[in-house]
Amino acid sequence: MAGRKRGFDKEQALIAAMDVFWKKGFVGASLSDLTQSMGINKPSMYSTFGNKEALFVQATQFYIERRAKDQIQLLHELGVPLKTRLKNYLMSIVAGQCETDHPKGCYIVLCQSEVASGDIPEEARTLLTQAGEYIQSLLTGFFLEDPEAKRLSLNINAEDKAFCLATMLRGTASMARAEKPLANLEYVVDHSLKGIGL
Amino acid sequence: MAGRKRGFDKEQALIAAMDVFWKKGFVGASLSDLTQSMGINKPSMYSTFGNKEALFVQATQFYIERRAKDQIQLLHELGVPLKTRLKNYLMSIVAGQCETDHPKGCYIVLCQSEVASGDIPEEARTLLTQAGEYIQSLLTGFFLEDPEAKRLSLNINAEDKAFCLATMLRGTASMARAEKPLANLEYVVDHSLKGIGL
DNA sequence: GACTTATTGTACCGATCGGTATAATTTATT
DNA sequence: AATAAATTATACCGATCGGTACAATAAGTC
Repeated sequence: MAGRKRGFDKEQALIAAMDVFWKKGFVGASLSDLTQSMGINKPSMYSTFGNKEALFVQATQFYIERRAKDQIQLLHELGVPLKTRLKNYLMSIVAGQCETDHPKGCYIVLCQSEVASGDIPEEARTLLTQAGEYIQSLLTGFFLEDPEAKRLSLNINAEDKAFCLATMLRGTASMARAEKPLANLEYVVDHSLKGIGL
Repeated sequence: MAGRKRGFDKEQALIAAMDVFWKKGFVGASLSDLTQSMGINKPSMYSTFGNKEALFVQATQFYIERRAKDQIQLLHELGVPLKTRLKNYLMSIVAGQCETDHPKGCYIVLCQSEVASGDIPEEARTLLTQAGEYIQSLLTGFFLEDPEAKRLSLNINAEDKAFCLATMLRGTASMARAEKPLANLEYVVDHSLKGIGL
């Protein structure tokens, strides 16, 4: 209907909030941190996003949509050998963990580690748990269904192999957050591929 | 000299504090959390340990001494093949990440992830950074100096191979914290050993 | 027993936490 | 122009944060 126009861009503010959660986690990010980085004040945040948890849920969903799902296509590029497709996919994730225009590491890995603290509200907790399963289930499906994967027998113990790679990616996320360079992490990716027979 | 006797066991209180930091991290652990679990009140904590940061430093050093250093002997057991020794060592760490008598995951991995938040005081920060390098440098030395390691050419790119295993262990720590069972993590250990040629 | 020293429980400090009431301001509708 | 609806800024709420002052208590020394 009517009313004063919002003086800020909602998505831009959400990205700013995402970066704060990415840097400090859910518990560690204070409303002062958040609203200051978003460039708005508290009532604007509450009327636009609800409360801290709702803001976190929306920031997390935004992270998943923007960061996780764009890279899937690298797994299915035509005319590219499976090993190359898989490495491109994994390295695009690892490269994202090392980028300097946002906090290092993985948003999900960081925030999911807070779940065990018991200080995460329920809705956020289930979202984080579900997001933490994402890469493993994606890779499991890939190993089970990709024609070349079947030819390479990757469909055998597909879930375990996917779990290996997902675990490795959590390790690189932790290493990236500790400022380890991308070149070292690429070495890890190569050897983890070797570990599952590629 | 003289004075009233302390009514609690210092080491026992330190272990309780360690478990709280292990569960909640440095920032997330409040003095109420800490003193309640330690079974003492705030003045006792301050007079015994100094302040929150000093308590954290002592808890972290205790964690390193008690948790990390006891397992080294598994690497050097006589008459055991290198691959077995290495797997025993890695699995003893992973098993510790899954134990149920304390928080899941790795104390160091959890708390070091807070360093990037900028809310960790300097002394604690340098201690965590240094502790985070521990396993990698230990394994590097092992690959460079163990006779059987040389025979297996593990001394070539020893640092990179050690980095692979250290990264894998951070991944298992994250997975253990997310309640993944030990059996799955053993599969990851096996494949990471295969990845470095064992 | 008097005195000194250390630990204990309670009650408090200023600052910050997540969240909100209120009123001024800006817009669309009539 | 008048009105209704939405956003803004300020100032505040009770609760908790890390940390401490203070008085009572319990021990060793003389």
